[in-house]
Amino acid sequence: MKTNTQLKQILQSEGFRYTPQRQMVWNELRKMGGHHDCEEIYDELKSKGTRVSRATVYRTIDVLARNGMVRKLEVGDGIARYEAKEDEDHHDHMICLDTGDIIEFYDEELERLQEKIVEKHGYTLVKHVHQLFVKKK
Amino acid sequence: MKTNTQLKQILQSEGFRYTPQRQMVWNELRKMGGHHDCEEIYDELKSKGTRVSRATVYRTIDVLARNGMVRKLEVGDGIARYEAKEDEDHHDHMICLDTGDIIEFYDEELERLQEKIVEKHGYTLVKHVHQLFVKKK
DNA sequence: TTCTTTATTGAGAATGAGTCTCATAAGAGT
DNA sequence: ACTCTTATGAGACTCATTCTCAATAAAGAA
Repeated sequence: MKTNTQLKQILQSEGFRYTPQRQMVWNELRKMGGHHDCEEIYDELKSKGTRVSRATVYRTIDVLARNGMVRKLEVGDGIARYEAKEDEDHHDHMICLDTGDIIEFYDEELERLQEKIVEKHGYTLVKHVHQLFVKKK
Repeated sequence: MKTNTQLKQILQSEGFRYTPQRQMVWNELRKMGGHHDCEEIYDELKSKGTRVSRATVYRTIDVLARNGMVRKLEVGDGIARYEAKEDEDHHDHMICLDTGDIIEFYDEELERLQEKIVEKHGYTLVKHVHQLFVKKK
């Protein structure tokens, strides 16, 4: 689990400042768990009487995403969702078209296969987006 | 290759009308080839002096996508791109972060593996989004 | 601690892809 | 050609996200 001290180190090592707003957004997203959009994070913080602006939530989430603290998830409805990357638990997502549920999955073989395909084309894999849209059986 | 007659059949079988605007958008996207956003399609048609509105391009692309004539591609920059689905040539995309190039790929094993993973979780695969973001070696 | 420099914040305006409205036009069946 | 209904055009509108800019506050220096 990433501590606030780690947040501080990561931010400062990249020349960013360690501000209360950034701590709040980061901790809130971690506390909420799962996948949330900026509006949800903003509302949650607001409901707790926290003094933070919408713009700052968007900006902070962006900073966190750029530094690998947070992962961006676009499901196709025009609203970006984010999840805190606690440890190195890489996974992809299954989105249930019936319920909207987001299920995480990971498959070693799949990961290897992707690397192989990219290499075959003469490239290096930087990141990937893999979403399986499913329905209950 | 899908003919205009096929476009007519597909549209009408779903209760949609076979209009000149729909033909134009469909043929333009096919002629352009590759992946394009609605604005590009609109501009292209406009530059040829065609009388079509922006709204109609968006509406038509949506109708075509709903009927499997066109495939939507979201690369994460907030602009939806589309490609004509000529035949049954399913493929996924590699996006080069250096050049912005979009390369198509297909891997049989990958397809099977996805099905397997979904089944394992008790779901049925409806569709998937699989994008590999790469850099030149 | 105080000073300086410079990034960050808040509030609201601005942006822009995509959608909606509604009066008019035009497919398609009869 | 007639009728019913869907499609279109033009522009207004949405709404997530970004930008502006004056005020604020990190963080290092003195």
